Amino acid sequence: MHDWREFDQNPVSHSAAHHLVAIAELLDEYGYARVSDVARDLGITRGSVSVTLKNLKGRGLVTEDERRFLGLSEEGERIARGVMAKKQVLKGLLIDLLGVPDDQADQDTCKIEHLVSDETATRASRALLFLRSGAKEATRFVDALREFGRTGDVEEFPSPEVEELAREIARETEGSEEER
Amino acid sequence: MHDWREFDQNPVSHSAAHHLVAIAELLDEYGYARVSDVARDLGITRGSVSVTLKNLKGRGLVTEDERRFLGLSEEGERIARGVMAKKQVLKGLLIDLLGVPDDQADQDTCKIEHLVSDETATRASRALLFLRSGAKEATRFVDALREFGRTGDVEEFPSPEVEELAREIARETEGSEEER
DNA sequence: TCAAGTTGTTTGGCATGCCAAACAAAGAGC
DNA sequence: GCTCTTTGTTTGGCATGCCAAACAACTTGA
Repeated sequence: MHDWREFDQNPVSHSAAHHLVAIAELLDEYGYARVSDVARDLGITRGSVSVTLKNLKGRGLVTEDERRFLGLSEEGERIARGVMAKKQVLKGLLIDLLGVPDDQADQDTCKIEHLVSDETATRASRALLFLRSGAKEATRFVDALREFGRTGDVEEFPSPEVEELAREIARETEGSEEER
Repeated sequence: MHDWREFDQNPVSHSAAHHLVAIAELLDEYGYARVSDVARDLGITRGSVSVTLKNLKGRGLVTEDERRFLGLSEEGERIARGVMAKKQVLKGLLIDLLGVPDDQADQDTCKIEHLVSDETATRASRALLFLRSGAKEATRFVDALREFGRTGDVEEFPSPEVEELAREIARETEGSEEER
C-alpha cells in the first residue's frame, strides 16, 4: 500500500490555495479584491470563483465586507503567505542551486508550491539563505556543481545513468519499506 | 493571469502515473500484475482500477494478454520509469542535501513526483550525483549547511525570516512578470 | 433618467476519479 | 459435480472544479 492519495489530503486544495494567494496578492497590489478581480487573476469565470469562495467563506478563510470586498481571515492569510513563501523559496533554490531556467522553475514550483511540507520548506529556505549568505562553501559548491553538470548535457529523461541512480537509491531505501 | 492550471496539464494525471508505476513495480517484484494486484497496491477498488486501465489501454500505455495479465507499452514503461526516477532523485536530494527526515521526504516526493519537469529532474539528478561523488566541495557544503541550519530551529512556517526571504525573491523577480 | 456595462449568483453540464453493489466467469476445495 | 472464492466489469452515486448562460442588482455615462 502506497498511501499515495495523501496527494489531495492537504489542508487546502490546489484550487483553494490559488484563490487565497490571488486575494492576498490583489490586496497587496491594489488594496482590494473582489470576485471579478480574483476571476481575472486566475483566468476562470466569476461563477466558478463565486462558488469556490462561498466554500472558503464557510470555512472561515475568506471574509467579505458590506461592499463585497474580499479579505482573508488570520488563518486564510497564514495559508496564503505560506504557499507564496514556499513557491518563492523553492523557485529560488531551483534557480540558484540547480541552475534551472527561470521560467521552467516558475512552472515547476507553481505546480508543487502547495504540496510541499512545512518541514521541507523550512529546510529549503535555510539552504537558500545559506547559498545567498556568500559563504565560501556555498559558492564553491555551486561553481563545482556547474562544472560537474557540464559533462553530460542535454539528455533525455530518464537517461540510463539517472535510472541507475534511481535504482541505487531504491535499493538503499529497501527494507525500511513495506510489502504487500 | 497566472497560467496556474498547467497543474493538471501533464501528459499523465497523478492517478494515471500511479497506476503505471504500480504495474511497473509489480512486474519488477512479482513478475506479473493483474487488476486486483494494482488495486491492492494502490488501496482502491478493483472497479476503479478497471475503469482507469480501460482508459490507459485505450491510450496505448497499458497492455493485457489473453490471461488478463497486465503489461506496459514502451511509452507506458518510459513514463513509469520516469516518474519512479523523479521520485527517487528528488527524495535523495531532500534527504542528502536538505536533511529532510526519510518519511517526510517520501511523503513530499510522492506528491510531486509526476509534476516536476524533466529539465529540473535532470538537474536534480546531476546535483545528487555530485553530492554522492564525494567531491570535497560537496561534503564541505553539506557540513556547512548543517551547521548553518542549527542556528534557528523548530520554527513555524512561514517564519518571519522566511517570509522576508520570500518577499526579497519576489522583488527580484518583479519586472519579468506580467500584470493585469 | 435611462440604456449600457459591470458585478455577483445560480443553474445545468461536463470531466475526473473515487466508492459500493451487483454481476458473470473462472479457479479451488471437498 | 457442486459449492465457495477470486477476479474483472458495469452501473449509479458522490465530490471537486471547471464552463456557459441566464439573472438580478448595482454603477455609469450621455
